[in-house]
Amino acid sequence: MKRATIRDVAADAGVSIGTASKALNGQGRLRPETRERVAEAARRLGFAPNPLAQALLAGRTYTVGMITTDSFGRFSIPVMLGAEDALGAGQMSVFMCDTRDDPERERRYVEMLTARRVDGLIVTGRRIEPRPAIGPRMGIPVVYAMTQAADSDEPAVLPDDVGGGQAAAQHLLATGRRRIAHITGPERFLAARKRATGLTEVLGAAGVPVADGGVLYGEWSERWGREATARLLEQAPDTDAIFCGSDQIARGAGDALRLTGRRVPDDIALIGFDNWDPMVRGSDPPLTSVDMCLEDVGRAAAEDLLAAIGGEAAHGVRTVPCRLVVRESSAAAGQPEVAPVVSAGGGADC
Amino acid sequence: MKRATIRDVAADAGVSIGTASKALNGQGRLRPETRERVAEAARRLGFAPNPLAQALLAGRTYTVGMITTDSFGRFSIPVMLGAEDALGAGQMSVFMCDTRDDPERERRYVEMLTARRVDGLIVTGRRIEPRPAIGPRMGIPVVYAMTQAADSDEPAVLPDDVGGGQAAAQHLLATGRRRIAHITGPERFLAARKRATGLTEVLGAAGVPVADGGVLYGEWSERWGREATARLLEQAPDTDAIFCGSDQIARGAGDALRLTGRRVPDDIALIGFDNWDPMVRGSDPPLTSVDMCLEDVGRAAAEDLLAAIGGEAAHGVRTVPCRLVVRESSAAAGQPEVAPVVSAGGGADC
DNA sequence: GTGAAAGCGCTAACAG
DNA sequence: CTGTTAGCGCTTTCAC
Repeated sequence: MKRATIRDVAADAGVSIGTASKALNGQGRLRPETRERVAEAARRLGFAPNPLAQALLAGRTYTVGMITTDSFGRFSIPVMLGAEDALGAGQMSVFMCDTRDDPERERRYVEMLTARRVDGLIVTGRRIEPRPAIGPRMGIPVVYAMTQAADSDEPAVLPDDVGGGQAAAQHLLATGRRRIAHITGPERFLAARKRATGLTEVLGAAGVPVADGGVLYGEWSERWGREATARLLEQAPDTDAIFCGSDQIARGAGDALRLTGRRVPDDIALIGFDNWDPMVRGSDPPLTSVDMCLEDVGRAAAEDLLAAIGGEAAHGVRTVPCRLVVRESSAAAGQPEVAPVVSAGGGADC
Repeated sequence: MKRATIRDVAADAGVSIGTASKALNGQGRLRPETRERVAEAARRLGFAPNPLAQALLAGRTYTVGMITTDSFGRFSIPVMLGAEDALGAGQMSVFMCDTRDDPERERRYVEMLTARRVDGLIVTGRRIEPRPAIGPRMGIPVVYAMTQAADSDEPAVLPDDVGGGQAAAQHLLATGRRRIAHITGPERFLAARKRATGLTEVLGAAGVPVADGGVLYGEWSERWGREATARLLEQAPDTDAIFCGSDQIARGAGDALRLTGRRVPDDIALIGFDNWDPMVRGSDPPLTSVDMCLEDVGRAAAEDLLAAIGGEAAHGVRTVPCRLVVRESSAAAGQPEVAPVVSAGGGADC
């Protein structure tokens, strides 16, 4: 079961070990016939170079470390998936590390990864607020995805939450809604504030102020969606659309609407955020939602990292567009038929 | 930023390179004073041995490959998390590979992992049905987790779906339910059949047959939960408990019950499967559910792999107990207060 | 054109 | 007790 080494190939081809190496790597000046003979031997023996030996010599391992603080939660998963995909295309293998949000574990992982001579690091998270930088001076490129480093100009890739809020607002306006409320997560979440900003910007520009009570900050839970909606309907019974900061909130809102006899979308349109499959499809009716295209975020981060490894370091925060996925819950009143998917932000699928 | 090598340490301590190696690894006969001097030098220089060099020599890399066919979905994630945790404790690093259920990608990943000389492989999936073996003769240990290989005696670790069904049944009987229905996923899913088996076994032994219509196989969706429940209530209006094969089905069932005016748990008890956090906590009332303890599954797989790498290969399928998490949706009728968590299957938390 | 030799960082025999 | 030597598998000068 032992793998063939270059020595075996050389012997088989009747050349020296150095010649075999050159032949296999297309280096130096060799007779075409010799190259062919070596290639043939390699093929026959199923030879593949040992990356460990190559790495030892080259000081480059073609591996990267992926660190998540998020136990591969709902947000970091797609990011890592996209990143892994993009890196795999570049022949890089990925060490996965789950810090469980423990700085000590993180320290140990970073230590281990640098010891293993990874070519770079991707750090992902579940929240976009700045976090302590990982290095600070690592000696290798670091890219943050779905999180960013405080006091650092290391590159970060984030979803465009403002744009997501804008897209939702534009869609609601376009479908004739005018009394639009916003129920979202805790105000201390940057993402919640950015989505609210996007919404109010667009509504403001259209001369349609956010409905009474302004933005309802609370929690990311279904329960909060139910509570806030009940409260909202008391204060502003003429509300005709609710944009929710998460799909879970939207689920709760939908339940509360049903309890008060409101029909979705006929009486009130409902939009969620995250486009989280089990939530949006499980909803009745299926839920319109903003997709953050997290795989794209991961892919972009991977591309930045590959560029940085190649010597072209990026800097600062880069943002990836969101995409509005329209389903029945936001059909224009009296017009329940809707094309199943509409995208905003110019992206194809993501 | 270059790391210190053993050569630097040796020079700093004024000994030869070989002596330094021995001192650092506690080999051979050395004067304690020399050992100390070398250790001190290593500490000062922040020396850490280069794993690549060690691996090249030892033929052992202290890395393992983790392959998922599931794009790190809801089921494989916790499995991988548990495995990564257990492996990390043994100082093994993990290469992560997402095959996206594409055999060609899988082939390439396996090729790459063996080229990188991983010490072993963990293969995870989303379904417990047997899949084509990965090898077949790999030369390195392979353990399957949350999936198993057809025509192979390579070890596999699976959740105890039968036991999960039993636990649900016992709980329902203990809380006084007697007209118990079961709504679950497609019959072609082994997991669905095993859960049903566990339920019917226990009910049969207690002389309480499954309610009219037997087991309702369908889909894993909320929609099916709604449909099946509506149908069930027509045929067997005196049903007093529904055990669902997934939390999503249970969500749908809950919605349907609410529509017909049934109260949960007073009129009908509801139990789900998966203990999927956003689903069970978002439910109103919170949903009793069977937890497959997938992290334990992953951990067990990692332990088996470490044992196999150490020369003590396991064989065949090993099963990890499920755990019933009791919440309000299954309180005994007329007794809505319940201890928040009760476990079945003997496990502590998982 | 091709081979011999040096060396990446480390460990394990063997001398001394 | 400690130093020297010989590699692990590969690439890369440098002679011939």
